[in-house]
Amino acid sequence: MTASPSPAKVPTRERILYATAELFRRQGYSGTGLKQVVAEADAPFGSLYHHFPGGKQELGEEVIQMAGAFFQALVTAIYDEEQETAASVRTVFTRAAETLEATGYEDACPISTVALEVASTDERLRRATAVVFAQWTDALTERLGNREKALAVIAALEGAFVLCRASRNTEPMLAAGEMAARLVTET
Amino acid sequence: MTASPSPAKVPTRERILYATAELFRRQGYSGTGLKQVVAEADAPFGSLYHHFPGGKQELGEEVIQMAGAFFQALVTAIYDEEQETAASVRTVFTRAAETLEATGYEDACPISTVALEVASTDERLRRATAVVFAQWTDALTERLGNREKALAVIAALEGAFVLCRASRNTEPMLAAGEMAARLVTET
DNA sequence: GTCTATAGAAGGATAGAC
DNA sequence: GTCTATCCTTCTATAGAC
Repeated sequence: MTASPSPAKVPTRERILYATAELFRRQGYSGTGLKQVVAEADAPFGSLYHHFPGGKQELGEEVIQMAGAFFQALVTAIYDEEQETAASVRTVFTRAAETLEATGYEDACPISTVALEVASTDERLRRATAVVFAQWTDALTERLGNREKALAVIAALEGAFVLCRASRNTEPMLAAGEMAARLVTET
Repeated sequence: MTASPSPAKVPTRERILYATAELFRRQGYSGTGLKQVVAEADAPFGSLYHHFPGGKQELGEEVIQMAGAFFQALVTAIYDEEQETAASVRTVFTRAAETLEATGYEDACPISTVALEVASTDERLRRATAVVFAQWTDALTERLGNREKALAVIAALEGAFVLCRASRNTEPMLAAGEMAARLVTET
């Protein structure tokens, strides 16, 4: 196996999805224009409507689903590599804090931003965000054996993202992680 | 004192501020157009730029400050009417859940939505949201006597708003409130 | 499937009469 | 301070050549 001199070309459709996800988490749904998307994805404008005939809404829905699955896998991997649940919860929060700091507080989960924007304005996208959160909740409930705690931990994580991005400081994420870990330890 | 037949006229400037706050929490910053603002405020378009020469950014900054002060007063009032801190924390979350349900999950705090949208795109507005969160944190730290807990409680509250609005269900808010109350009770 | 051009509406902002 | 008209840009979306 040699390093490929000309890397396998990423399909246009995927380039558009990744570029949109990237822009959504920095600018949100309304703040991201489709012309900006195709420029970032280095794709012609017509390709967007070829691959996503439903336009911005269909593209947004797929991005929400893709990002939701991606972050679930990320978190699940951490839960699986740690032995103890309290430790794994803490690790999720500290990793999030590290990522925020390393990326200039830009590389945050795109779901929350879009979820708040569309909750009262676009029923189809609202449902898509609801499904993602429900999947996260179910996965964590299984691991913690308690649905109420799972909901609280996810809420703390998402809320901490908001506070950290606004203040450009990881303190809220670490504080929320400490609380979440303690909560999980309790009987 | 008789009921006033012709109610005291609300100044144009304030009507614009209230209308903007209302639209921000439903549609966010990018999703709200200035033409829509003046239509909702029943004000002529020129008045907006007369009262807010800095345009959308200046208007947004004032709305963030106004909404921040309003919600701080709301929460502070609850903390003052209850005797015990754990009970007051729980009351804040249950009241939030009631309000969400009563308003069709629309009447949520506008700060988070705007905060996530502008965190990486508008430094002036980002700072405005950071100041609001810092004020909330300071006020709650004073009452709980612990900054780390205060941050975690606020994160849980904001994150629960996201989950509730997405799922159109108050369960996350009640679960987060339960956890926050327990956290406050701990030594 | 790729790409260009453009339609038609809405965006923020400004000028200037009143 | 109030209000109308308008400028220029950007938006989503479509048509149609290649």
